[in-house]
Amino acid sequence: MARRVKTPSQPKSNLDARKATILEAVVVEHIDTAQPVGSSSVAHNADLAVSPATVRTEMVALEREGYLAQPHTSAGRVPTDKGYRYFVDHLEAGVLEPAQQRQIKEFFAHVRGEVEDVLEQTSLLLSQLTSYTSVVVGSGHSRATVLSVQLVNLDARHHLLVTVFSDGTVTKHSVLASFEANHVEVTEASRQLNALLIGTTLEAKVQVPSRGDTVAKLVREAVSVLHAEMPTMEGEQVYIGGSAKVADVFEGVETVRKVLGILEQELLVVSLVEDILDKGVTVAIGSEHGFEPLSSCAVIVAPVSLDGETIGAVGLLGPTRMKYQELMAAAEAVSKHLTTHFGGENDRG
Amino acid sequence: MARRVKTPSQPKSNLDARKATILEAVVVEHIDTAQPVGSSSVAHNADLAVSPATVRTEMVALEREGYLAQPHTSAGRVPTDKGYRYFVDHLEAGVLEPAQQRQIKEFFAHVRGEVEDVLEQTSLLLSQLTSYTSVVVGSGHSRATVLSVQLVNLDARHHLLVTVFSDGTVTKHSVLASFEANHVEVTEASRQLNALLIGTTLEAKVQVPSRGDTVAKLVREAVSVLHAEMPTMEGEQVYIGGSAKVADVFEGVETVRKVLGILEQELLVVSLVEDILDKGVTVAIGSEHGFEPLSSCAVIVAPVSLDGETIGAVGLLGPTRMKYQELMAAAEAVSKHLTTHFGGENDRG
DNA sequence: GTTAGCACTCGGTAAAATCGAGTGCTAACA
DNA sequence: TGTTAGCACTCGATTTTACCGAGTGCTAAC
Repeated sequence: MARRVKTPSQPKSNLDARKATILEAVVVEHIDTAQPVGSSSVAHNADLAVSPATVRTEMVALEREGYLAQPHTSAGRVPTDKGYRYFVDHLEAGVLEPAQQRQIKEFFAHVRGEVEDVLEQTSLLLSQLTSYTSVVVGSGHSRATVLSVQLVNLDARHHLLVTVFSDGTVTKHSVLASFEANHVEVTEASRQLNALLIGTTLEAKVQVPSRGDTVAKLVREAVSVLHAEMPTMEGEQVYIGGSAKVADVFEGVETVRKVLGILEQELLVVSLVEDILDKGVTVAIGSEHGFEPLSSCAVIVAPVSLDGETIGAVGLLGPTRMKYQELMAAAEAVSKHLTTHFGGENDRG
Repeated sequence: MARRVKTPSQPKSNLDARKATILEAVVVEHIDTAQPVGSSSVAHNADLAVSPATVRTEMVALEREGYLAQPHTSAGRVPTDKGYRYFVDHLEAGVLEPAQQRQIKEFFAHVRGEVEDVLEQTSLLLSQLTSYTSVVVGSGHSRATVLSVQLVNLDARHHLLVTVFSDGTVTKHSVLASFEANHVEVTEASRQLNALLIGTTLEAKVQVPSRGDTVAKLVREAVSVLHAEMPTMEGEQVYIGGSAKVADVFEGVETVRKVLGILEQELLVVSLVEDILDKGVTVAIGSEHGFEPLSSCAVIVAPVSLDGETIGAVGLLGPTRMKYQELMAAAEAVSKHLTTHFGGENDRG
């Protein structure tokens, strides 16, 4: 649990101090209890020196302005997306529990292995840390240059094109030729491909030989296969941690089904996260992200950058009624560590 | 939906014809309705020319022998794991709906791309076809030989070892050296690694140079990194399709949570599937597979083989109360297609 | 061995009763 | 004018009660 830092009402927006305090109290309690919040408990908890009756008057106003809603007459109030938004916007940065900080430090001190593995493990860390479902996105390597290409022949017509990029990613592509090629020709094609592609990005056009011999045909084939992947934006990696948590944090089988369905479509998840990143936001609440099936969800994202450029993001997914402060702190901390992890990698041995 | 082939009672086991028919009727109806099944509906549906009272007497016997259970007095009967087992053992092979057959044919006629992609897509196909969660396992490449190795240097101390195996898999491993190496040395190391490793399996011991120069040290480092992966049995691939279906086919949030939790641990899933395969079985019901958290699940598996050797499997996961005949037919069909897909691959262009 | 008849069980569902948190309003108050 | 105590009222949630009926086990007759 993150300790909640006392938030002195700071009316950046159109709410006066008291309304803000009341709204905050409603949000906090509702996040805690999942129940509609009544005027008396607000009057009691928030240290306003006013009676429930006064709070009620204010709540009517807050409801009229769209920050709160009433599930039905004679029930307490529940925050709307707008209410959560206000709350989040006026939230002070949370501080992680020492135990959590330690766990993160520990983790990054010991992770080893390929980028992919690190990202995957990170998603597990994050979900374990928060008990929510986590999403870790790696933004692919459109800017990376080719370090090495190699054509390996499996049999006479079936070859494998293995490409290594400057960011450490490796791709493989089958190259099925309509003609046979012997070992020498494949080796030669491999050599030419290296000469041709090393240092280029996948976006760059390269001059392929137009000759009709086997080697040239192989080279052309390989280049076209390699460049064909571009539009699909392959290289986008998604790692989802703790999808089982969905069943815990969401209520209602229907919601669980929907959310799981979304998580399955990894492309959707990537674009969701990237949309949010593009907006420069760190939290998308309910309808804000425009995905109807996720309208009861909130998503927290934190970018991971390298050399000032965003190369990925970590995220957390939960019901709108989630522990924003704690989770934002966790996401932020992990993304920071990830950033330095990758940033510092080159310097180390 | 698979058409249910009429199963004439064939008492392979200790049940007489009538008991078998009754058991079958109970199982079929319970699978269909999820409700306890009473004597009268059995007497009615199964074309036994006997009265409910007689059926009741038999049901008491079946219960005593452990094939049926009663949720509570004065409720109908429900099959036990043993009951399902009997049912499945005496099930005739189902026939897929033409529409499903077509969909499978269609799919395999059009899939393209790397083995990994095909397996992943297959898992989606299976889950879409059946509306259950599917599991596709590829058994790694312990028997595959090295076709090519290449050491690529990212910077002075940080290299990437890219290995291509005869089964078309490609692995990459970071090699962090404690010393610097220049381009020429890396290239030479690469050449030596090729000479050393091509044609070997990862299980084979190789003679590494014991000299102390940079190249030799690089070679030793690379070989050890490569062989270090062995114990983890990397290369095992798991693709899970339709995990969202879990929320549909299982009832009870708690069960859903448990099952999702299991599915997250891919290693567990692999060993589950391989256990079942080892036993030479195609269905594991309830407690049969020994995983307590999956005690309310049944798993159907069908092996995928190449050159007579099992190289993977497809599976389906659902509640014990699942449509065995249809799902077994689907799993079988897909595994067959997958087998021929990979088997025939070498022959095509 | 089979079956009709019958008393009995007991979970599920629906109707009724009750509870109480919370509201909105009003009138008095500082 | 803003605040508050008082109060009648609402309405979902919970509990209680009643009841139904599917299904059983048993027994006696066929």
